[in-house]
Amino acid sequence: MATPALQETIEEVKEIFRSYLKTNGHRQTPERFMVLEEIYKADGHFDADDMFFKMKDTGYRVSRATVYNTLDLLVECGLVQRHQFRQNQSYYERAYSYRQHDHVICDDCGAIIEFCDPRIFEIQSMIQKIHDFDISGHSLHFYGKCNDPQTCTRKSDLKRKSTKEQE
Amino acid sequence: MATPALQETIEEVKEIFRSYLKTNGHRQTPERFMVLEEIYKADGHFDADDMFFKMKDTGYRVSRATVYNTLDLLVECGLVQRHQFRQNQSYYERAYSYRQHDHVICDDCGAIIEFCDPRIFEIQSMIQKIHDFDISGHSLHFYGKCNDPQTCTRKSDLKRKSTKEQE
DNA sequence: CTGGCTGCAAAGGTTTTGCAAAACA
DNA sequence: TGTTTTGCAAAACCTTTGCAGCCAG
Repeated sequence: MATPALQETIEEVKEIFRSYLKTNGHRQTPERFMVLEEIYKADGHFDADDMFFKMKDTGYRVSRATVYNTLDLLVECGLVQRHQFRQNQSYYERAYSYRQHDHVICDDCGAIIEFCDPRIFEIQSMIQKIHDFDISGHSLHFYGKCNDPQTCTRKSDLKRKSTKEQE
Repeated sequence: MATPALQETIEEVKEIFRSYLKTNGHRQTPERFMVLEEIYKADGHFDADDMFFKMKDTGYRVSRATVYNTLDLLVECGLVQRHQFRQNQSYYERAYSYRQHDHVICDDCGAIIEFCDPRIFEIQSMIQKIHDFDISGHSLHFYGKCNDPQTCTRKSDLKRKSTKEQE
């Protein structure tokens, strides 16, 4: 698993975001920086609703609309990556100062393992040549069963998170 | 691009589906076989709504619920593959007697190119060994810009298909 | 100031569900 | 005949949008 970002990393990404916003004529609102900070303070994968509730917990409440808006901006400027692990829901993770990687997903418990293999890039450059295609990114997932008895008993991880509203 | 399946292929997949339904205690309804036939008569990628309207066109009308139900069964028995090319929508394609392949997707016009590279399977078996994970499948997409002036001018391909209801 | 941004709630698009009627086994 | 499955419509789910008010520049 990834380790949480250091304070200096947080300052770096804020600077990058600041610069991105300025260059593209977007405003630097406190909400946007709070979301960015929250993403880089923690670690791992999250969805928009996770972020909505995380923000709620900080006491600095933002609306879902702002969460979505900010995540879009962060994806656009490359500080956050968007993934489609399962159907019909986007997952996100921080992307700065964190190695490029892909994911192995357990169909039973939803556990996510990260890996990196340089052969992907070999394939990418081959495709690029053969098909005259400018490739800007990729997504590679392997699906299956993790044989981890500890993790894979908590199948509840895959359930709907409707309990989140309860707080 | 793929070529439409032959009549004999259609008979084969029907037989496979029949057997799957029987084995798993599902009923063999005409709706299910009509959907399967429609999938194998044509070629390429489609979403649930495409299939709903295709069925409508055949005169043998089925409900959306049945389309979704049948697609789930077909994915489960391996005759159809489900993809997440873009956010919030599943795409499908037939999977029998059709080579294993992955996809390159144009962000501008939505064009999809298929490719196959054996290195994916090398990566897969490596992951399998390292992480003690039983991998049952994968999904690999490359995203970028196709440099095809003919295709890439029809950007309308990516628009919402709200016009479909008009017929 | 003033146009972009926010929060809220309502709408949007895709998928799932509930229920009575139909139909497979 | 007894359950699945169907069709229909309503609900659920995630995401986007509309709008009045707010605030960064």
